[in-house]
Amino acid sequence: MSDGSLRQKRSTPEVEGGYEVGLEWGSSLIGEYGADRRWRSGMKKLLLALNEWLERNEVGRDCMTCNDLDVISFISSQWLVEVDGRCQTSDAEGLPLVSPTTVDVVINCLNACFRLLGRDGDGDPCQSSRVRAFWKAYREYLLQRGVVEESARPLSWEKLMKVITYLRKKMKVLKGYPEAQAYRDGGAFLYLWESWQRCGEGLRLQYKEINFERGVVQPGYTKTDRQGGQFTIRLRDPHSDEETFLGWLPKMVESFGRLGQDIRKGYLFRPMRGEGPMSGGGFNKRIEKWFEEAGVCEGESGHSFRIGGVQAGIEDGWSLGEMMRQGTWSSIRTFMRFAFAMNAASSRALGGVAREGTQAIVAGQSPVTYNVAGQSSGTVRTGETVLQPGGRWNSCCRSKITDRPDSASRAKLEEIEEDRSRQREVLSRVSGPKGDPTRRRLGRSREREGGGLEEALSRRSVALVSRRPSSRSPRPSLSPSPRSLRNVHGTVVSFPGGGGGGGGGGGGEGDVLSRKLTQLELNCLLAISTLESSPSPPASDSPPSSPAAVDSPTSPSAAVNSPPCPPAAVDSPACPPAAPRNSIKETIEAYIGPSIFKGAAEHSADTGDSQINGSTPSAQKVYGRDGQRLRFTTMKSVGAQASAFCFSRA
DNA sequence: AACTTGATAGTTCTACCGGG
DNA sequence: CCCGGTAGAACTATCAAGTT
Repeated sequence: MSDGSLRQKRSTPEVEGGYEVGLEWGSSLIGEYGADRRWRSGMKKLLLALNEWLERNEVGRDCMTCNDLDVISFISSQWLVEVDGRCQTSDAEGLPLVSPTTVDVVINCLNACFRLLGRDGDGDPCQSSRVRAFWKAYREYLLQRGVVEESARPLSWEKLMKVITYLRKKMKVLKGYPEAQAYRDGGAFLYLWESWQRCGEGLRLQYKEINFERGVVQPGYTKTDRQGGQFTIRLRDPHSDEETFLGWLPKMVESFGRLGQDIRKGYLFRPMRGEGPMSGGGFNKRIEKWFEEAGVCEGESGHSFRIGGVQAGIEDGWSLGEMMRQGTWSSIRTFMRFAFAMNAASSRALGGVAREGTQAIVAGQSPVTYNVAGQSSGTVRTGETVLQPGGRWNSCCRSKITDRPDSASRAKLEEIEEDRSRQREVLSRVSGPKGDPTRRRLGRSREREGGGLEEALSRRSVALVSRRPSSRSPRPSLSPSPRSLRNVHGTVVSFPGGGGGGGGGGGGEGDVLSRKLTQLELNCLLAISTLESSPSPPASDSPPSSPAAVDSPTSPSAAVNSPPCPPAAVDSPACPPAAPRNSIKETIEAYIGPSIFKGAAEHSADTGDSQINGSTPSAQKVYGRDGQRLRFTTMKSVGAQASAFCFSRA
């Protein structure tokens, strides 16, 4: 805090010099910190690929003059084909497809390229409604081909207890590092289950963040609270008869202490080598190891704990505010989407039925409109939960591309899968899970995905019904189930039914958020009570799909049979006048320098790598706020030069 | 005001690789 | 062979702007 009387001149002025210096510094700043810092090798390669494609097809335009139809044609006939072999998504027949998200990313990437080239606003072909329409059409096209969104597999308390019991048994014979690892893994399992934290955030837990007296954790950083301190995560009472994280922790500290490591300093869940927190990838492997050894592995991942925890919370009648606080959600909309399947894609997959109506049909209940604290309103089913925490776009029978049979029919595939599934089941029962982890993983994904769209939809609804019968109303948070004792940590936050005001949360939480959440709870309860008083629709046991959706994966619709590429694109009359070929490359080279293009072309040819956002060999390693290593793909010089180019053009 | 769409920073998951 | 790190692909969450 300065007293203001002695304002010294700073020793490091940002800019000192003439116009050129100012321009250079400004452009380098944009290159490094600006929104366009994504100008990286991927973008560069994409732009070059577009330019090269335009040239090869003798379109008569380049990336400075091309139009939206050129872009659509390029994506359809060049880019989609090129990335096809690497994509992880496949359709109902097992054929590889590029996910809608990836197409979205490439359009946005081209968009950024055009901006950097000075083609802002109307001059940017990617801003065209035709390009946006193309993306939407592509998404629909994939849905028609049986590509649906895949969610992470939710974990159940029972399964977690099987693993923890197994770990307890195992630790009696383990010594040294393996013992500490087992304690660490079990501790992480219990913590993630109780805290509902995102995997990456939960694994960064530090001992000092735990308030043992109050039985809470105050994370210093979450995705939705970058400053920290806004959320208070409750942990279960260690005096409970059941396994709890706080009950587990002392032994975990002891086991690391025997190895000479004090985990009360730094990260609790740390790899055996290195100082940082355990990585998500590493943790997933630990999950696979222990869950398989315990004989309960069904493809769980780090995200499964969060989903399973929330599911249990919903079942146990947690209030909306409690759940949002615990899961560190700051947006009601996002939480609703997560917890109540407010997912546009899933409703579209049902075949054009209006979203709200569709969701109601799936749940077998009438839709209810919620209105929360002045925020956007939406339509949600209550009394039923379908967890849909986003997920990957995938077919119902995704498989490794190299393993895909070329002409096997869908029925045959399903038959084979069924056999394999049976074999796996028998094998894991008799001899325990052995064999190649990749194959096992593949097997699990196949098990997960099963048949077609219809099956996926029915699976979703079956799972939902099995968790909570549609007739069952949500448990009021004032009367938690006995089971809730292991999920609701400490006191259930109750709030006065009609009294408004007060209620809620810990005193340490932000006032604004607290008020917001209390208001949310009130409004949500109101909505729920409205639903409970309204009669259930007769369609409660109707199948969760429309005829269109059932037939879509194999139906010979136009979308399925015709590639999403407008053949007339290249010669469209809407095209602007042709520019002299190669001029753009020369122009760019004049500003940015030929070396960039040279490098990009070589790299592209060598590796065939076309990633847009990924890091490059030039990626720099820097350390983030809590010492964790972040990956910054700055491409500093390129960004600066590109910006300089834009500035120069202006 | 309610709702939709676009942009983008950040996260998760998987394949692959190298060290012990 | 196990463990953990890295890179890349895909996905999530959020905000702001635009549309109804």
